[in-house]
Amino acid sequence: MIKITFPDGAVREYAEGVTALDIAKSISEGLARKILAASVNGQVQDATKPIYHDASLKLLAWNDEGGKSTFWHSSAHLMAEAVESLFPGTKFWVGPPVDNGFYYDMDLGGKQITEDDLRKLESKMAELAKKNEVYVRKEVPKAEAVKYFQDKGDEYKLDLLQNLNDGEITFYTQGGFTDLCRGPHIPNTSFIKAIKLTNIAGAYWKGNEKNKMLTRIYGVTFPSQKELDEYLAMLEEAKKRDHRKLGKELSIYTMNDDIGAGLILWMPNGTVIIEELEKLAKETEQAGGYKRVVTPHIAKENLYHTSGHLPYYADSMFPPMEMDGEKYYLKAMNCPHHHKIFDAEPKSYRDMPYRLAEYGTCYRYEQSGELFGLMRVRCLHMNDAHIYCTKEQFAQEFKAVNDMYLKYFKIFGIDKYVMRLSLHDPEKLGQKYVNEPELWLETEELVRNVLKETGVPYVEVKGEGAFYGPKIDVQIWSAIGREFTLATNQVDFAQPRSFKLSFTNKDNEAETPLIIHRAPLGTHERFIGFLLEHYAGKFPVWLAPLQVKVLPISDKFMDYAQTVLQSLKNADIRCELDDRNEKIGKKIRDTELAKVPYMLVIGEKEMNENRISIRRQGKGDAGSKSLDEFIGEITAEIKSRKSE
RNA sequence: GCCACUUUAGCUCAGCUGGUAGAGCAACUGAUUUGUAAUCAGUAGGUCGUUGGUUCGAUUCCGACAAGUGGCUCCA
Repeated sequence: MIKITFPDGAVREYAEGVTALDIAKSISEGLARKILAASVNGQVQDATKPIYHDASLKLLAWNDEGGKSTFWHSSAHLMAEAVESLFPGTKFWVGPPVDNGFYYDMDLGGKQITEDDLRKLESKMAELAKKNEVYVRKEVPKAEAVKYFQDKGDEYKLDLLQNLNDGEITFYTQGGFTDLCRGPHIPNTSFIKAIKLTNIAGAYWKGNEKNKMLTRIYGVTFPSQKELDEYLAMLEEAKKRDHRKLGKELSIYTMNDDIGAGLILWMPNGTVIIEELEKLAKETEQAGGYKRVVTPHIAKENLYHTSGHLPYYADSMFPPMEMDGEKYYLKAMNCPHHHKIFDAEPKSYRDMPYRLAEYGTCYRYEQSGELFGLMRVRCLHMNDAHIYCTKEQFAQEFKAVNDMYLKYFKIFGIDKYVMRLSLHDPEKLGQKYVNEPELWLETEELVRNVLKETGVPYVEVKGEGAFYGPKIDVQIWSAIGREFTLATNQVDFAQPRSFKLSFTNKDNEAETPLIIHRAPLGTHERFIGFLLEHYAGKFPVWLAPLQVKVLPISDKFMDYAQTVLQSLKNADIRCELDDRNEKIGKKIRDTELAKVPYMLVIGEKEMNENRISIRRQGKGDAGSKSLDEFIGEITAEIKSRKSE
């Protein structure tokens, strides 16, 4: 007999070789029907795998960590089985579970797969799932495994086998499909009740763009149709929030073939938001001791050799323009320009920290396939600043920048983000990262300490640093789930040297400063894209392109409406009058859809009593007030930059 | 950049297997003068992304290019 310890601390005895599924059955049949996998001594494994020694056990169902991923992993195998039956001869690479489902990469031997094929595959999967096929695990010696895939002519699985040794190799078979797989898997296919294959995509073999492109099919499955329906409804909701859809509906921005891909045309509504954001940034930076500067959009080639950008990032800069035998580049970053301002006059320790800020326009030649609405563009306006400081000042300055982020995030009510400490990858020193191993470690530790002091949770990721130093990135997710860096706070120990920047210290010696690059509000493009989705288009009053719409009941009250409008204008409120010959219901509907925060309804009653009736977007009738009272309140709301 | 798909009126979308296009909303005009999410009627609006080819004939079939979309790669 062996002792099994349950999560609640209870210990029960079972015969050797008992499976998690047996144990579940011994508790109740109903429980057994929900068990997808088991966590044995913290290791996720098949619920059907025998247990021979005392162990702690957690039975994993759909909502447990490890349950869902096992379910989706098994679903990937089920999909592969369906693909093999409909497209014989397909060779499979890997098919892991992901955040929202699973995929499988495959080589279809030149055949193409269409949307229609996905529907056929779904049917086939459903058919196979109903057969109640059991996932059978088998340990296989390496020689046998190699022979199996050699006979099949499957170079992909043979490649996987290269890195595996005897004792590590297992095959899983369900129905007629056998795959090299570490597992674990769900007990059988009947758990999979609802199937949706979502899209077909290309994916480079092993993620290397020099390799062959495989076909990747993404899918998602659920233990019931209801859950699939809910998931699809959620996707529909997310689409409504998509900044590309809202950006068009609310006339925020547009793009045009004659202008170029990734080049945003900000319409009047979008420009209002830009100007409000800049106002906020300027106030905040003024208070933070920054000085503002303005620099040109282009610079000569040599500047970017000095900065070190050209050898590293030439590919992502627009090609140079030649003039009088000199090459000019559109700037992809503002820092070199700022360094030249720092360097224009001698600096002493008394000038430090020296903080330069600019909403700088940058141009980056992003790959065509990378462009994405406002989130990934080729012309961007960065909330940029560079802080030149001494080593002693660094921690305090870096922390002040972090505090500035948090202050901004509070204003916008941003809470769904991840702070990422982005470090270098020692293997890529000299290629992707300046070759200063000790400086990297030293500054990474400085940044880590700042983060710890701030007490903000963060994750560390190797290989995400800038080429000139480590950084803190604020990661956010777009409505459709794509991850982006919203804001960034970076250390630079490379450029101060390459630009030979220095200040005179107390001992009258030349000393090299450290630089902090920071962009708490990221770029206008990405930030407004994010805000559109964050607010679902319903901007707080201070950001709303149109703050108040005046809605007269009929033409009879147009004169009074005009005086109301004029008073609002005099109070610097962004307002318009709906003077169309429409019924009030129609005017309200259109204004609601345009997501204007306040509507002032004006009719006979209001005119006679010299008042206005207020309707708040999304909330309906909000009673009546005197106009002065309303103006006082909305002005305070705007000034407070309240994010409701 | 790579794989795949898409591109029809200002917007959202119809248009089967080739015979030069249609709806709703928006716009404009008229009637209506209206009380908290769509008043009615009429009018106008499209070289069917661009460009080659096949064909008697191309929005429709094929190619190239551009832009967009889903991924991959990339992302200072």
